Amino acid sequence: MNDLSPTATRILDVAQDLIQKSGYNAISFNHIAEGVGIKKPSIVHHFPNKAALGRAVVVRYRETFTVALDSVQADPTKNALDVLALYFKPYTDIANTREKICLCGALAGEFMALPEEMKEEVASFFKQHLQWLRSILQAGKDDGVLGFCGPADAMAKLIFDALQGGLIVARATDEDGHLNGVIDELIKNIRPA
Amino acid sequence: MNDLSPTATRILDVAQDLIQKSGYNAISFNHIAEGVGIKKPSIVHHFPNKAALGRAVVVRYRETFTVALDSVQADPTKNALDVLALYFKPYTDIANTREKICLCGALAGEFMALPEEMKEEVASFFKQHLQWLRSILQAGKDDGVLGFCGPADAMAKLIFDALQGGLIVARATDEDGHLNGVIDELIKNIRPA
DNA sequence: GTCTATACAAAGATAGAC
DNA sequence: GTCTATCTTTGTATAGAC
Repeated sequence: MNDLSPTATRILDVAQDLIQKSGYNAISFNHIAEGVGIKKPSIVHHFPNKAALGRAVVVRYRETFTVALDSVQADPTKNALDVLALYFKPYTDIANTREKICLCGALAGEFMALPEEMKEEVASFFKQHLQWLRSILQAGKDDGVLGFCGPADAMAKLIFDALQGGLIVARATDEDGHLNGVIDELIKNIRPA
Repeated sequence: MNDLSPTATRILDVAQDLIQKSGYNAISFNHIAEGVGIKKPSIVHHFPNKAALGRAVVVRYRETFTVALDSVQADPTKNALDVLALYFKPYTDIANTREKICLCGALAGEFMALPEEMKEEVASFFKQHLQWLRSILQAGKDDGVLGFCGPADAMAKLIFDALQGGLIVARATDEDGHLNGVIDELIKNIRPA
């Protein structure tokens, strides 16, 4: 899945950066080309149209997380709280940029104006993360490391939605430490009583 | 603040509906004009440009909530849990449309691509709701109706971000009852132990 | 207050030279 | 693989008639 030319990779890099900042509909081939340092038609040589490029960005983003989630989950030396701390890290990294949010959070904000092939990828990203969180939470509850109330599924939704919403609200309000406050509060609510 | 002509009001109605579905950058005067049943240049007669129209939509949205929040908070017959239940109602209503999210949630997703005057209004909306929630939560904790852990400010952020994120994730995944599950989980975590 | 007509820029996309 | 040139559509905005 990594059979991408160096230029194609840089196009995806720039496109992802711009989408995380401004969304999909606000950006154009020209903006991306300028960031890469090439001209508009050169992009079409690597990706046939804007929707295909947009989809490729999400596919790569999703795969990066898939690998990371799997490897973290498979580590037997880490308990559920350790695993969750690792999961939160990319979110705080994004929040620290002050200009970006989650790629899929940005796209989901303009969901009804996305090409069909992008909608599917964004939805898959969300479902994948929700399922992964549910699995981690359930395991943590089973062995007593976690002690939240209610089913793991509901807490997974609360955590994931709070992270996505947290990034969006934090960027707009530009309040220092907003997301960290949310994460701390989440951790307080999943610890055993 | 309600000195708007009937046509101007309908323009705001249609524009708000479209933004909640598709965002600000995905829509145009043509889309709005079509929804209202007038021609493109007629919109400019009511709002000088797109940014002014966008700002007017957010200002009106914000004012509607301001009135509602104040009246709910001022009702002495309702305790903090009742007040929060009323606060959640508009969110579940939006989720039930299956196509919309919070107006300001949609705009915040493309925040860096918004005109400056819209950024300010969106930020104010978020800060206003966060402050209101903090106030309600603190009052509920003080008189024992609520029993969450940590400061009211952190729980206010968690609740608000989860609602905003919940709308976004619910629409993209199209899962029935997603937001209700999040709200139930929130309520479980703010009740006294 | 709404319209037709138009100006002007930017968008996505294609053709073909190098 | 990248470019210039071009096509077509759509976007915001303006001018001026009704």
